[in-house]
Amino acid sequence: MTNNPSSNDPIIVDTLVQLSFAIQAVLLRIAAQHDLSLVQMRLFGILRDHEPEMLELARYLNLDKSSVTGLVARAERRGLVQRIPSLEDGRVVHVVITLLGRQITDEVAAQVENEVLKLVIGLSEADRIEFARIATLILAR
Amino acid sequence: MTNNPSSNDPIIVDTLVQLSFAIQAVLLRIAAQHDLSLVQMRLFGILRDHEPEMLELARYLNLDKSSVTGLVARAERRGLVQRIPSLEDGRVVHVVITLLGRQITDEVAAQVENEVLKLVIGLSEADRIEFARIATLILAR
DNA sequence: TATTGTTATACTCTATAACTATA
DNA sequence: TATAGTTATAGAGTATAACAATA
Repeated sequence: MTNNPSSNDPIIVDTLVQLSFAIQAVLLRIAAQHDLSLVQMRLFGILRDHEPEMLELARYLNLDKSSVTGLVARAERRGLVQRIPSLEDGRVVHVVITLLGRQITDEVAAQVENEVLKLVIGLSEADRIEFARIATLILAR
Repeated sequence: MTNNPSSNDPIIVDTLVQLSFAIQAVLLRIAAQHDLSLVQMRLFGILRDHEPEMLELARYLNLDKSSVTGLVARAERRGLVQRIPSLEDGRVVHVVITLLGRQITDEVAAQVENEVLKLVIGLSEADRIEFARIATLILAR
C-alpha cells in the first residue's frame, strides 16, 4: 500500500497549484509580448500541426463554437490564420495558419522553451529526469 | 556539473507546460461551478488571510488598479466582499471578505484539494514526496 | 430534420487615460 | 504636488439563443 492518502497530500496539492500558476505566468508574459492571449497560444499550438474545422477547434479548446468564431475572426483580421471552406461539405470551414502566424508561433515556442528552462536550470540532471518521469505519470491519468 | 543543459530539456519543458494546463483546467472547472473566474479564486485566496488595500491587490494580482476596481465591484455586488474605507487615510479602501465569501472560498478550497489529489493518487508515496520536493525547488527560484 | 457555422446580445475581464478626493 | 481610487472608454473573450446555409 504505497498510494494511500498521507499527511503530505495538502502540500503536494498546494505545490502543484502554485507550480501551475508559475508556469502560466511565464506563458502569459511571453504571449503578451506578442499580443497574444493564452487561448490564442493554444490555438496556434493546434494549428501548427492541424487544419481543423471550427467545431473541432471548439472541442480541442473546450469553447463554444460561437466563441471560436470570434477567436478565429480576430486572428484572421491580424493575418495569422485563414478560413478555408471545405470542398466536400459546404457547411464546413477549415482553419489554416498563415506564414506570418507560423513565424510568430515558432518564435513564441522558442521563447517558452527558453524561459521555462530557466525555472529548472538549477536542478540536477537526476532531479530533472525524475521530475519529468513523475509529471508524465500524473499527466497519464 | 549536474545542471548543464541536456537532451531531455525539451521534454521537461513540455511536461511542465502540459502539467500547468492540466491543473488550470481542474481549477477552472471548479471555479466555474461556483460562478467564479480564476482571478476571483486568487482574489479570495488572498482575502482569506488579508484585508488589503486596492493597490496592494493590484500588485498581488498583477493587475491595473482600474481592473481591481471592477473585480471588487462585481464581487461586492454578489455579496462576497466588502469595501471598508480606511480610518487613517481617507483615500484608502480595504477589501474584506464576507461570511458568504468565506463559505464559498472554503468550499472551493476543499474541492480543489480533492480534485487535484485525484491526479496524484496513483503515485506511490515515495514519488509524491519526491515530486513535492523537486517542485518546491523549482518554485524557490 | 440535423449539422455547421455565424450573428445578436450580454456579461466578465483587462488596460489606458482622465478624473475626484485626500494627503 | 503626489497618491488612492473611480470612471469612461475600448477591446478581447466567453456563453446562450436565434439564425442561415448546407446536408
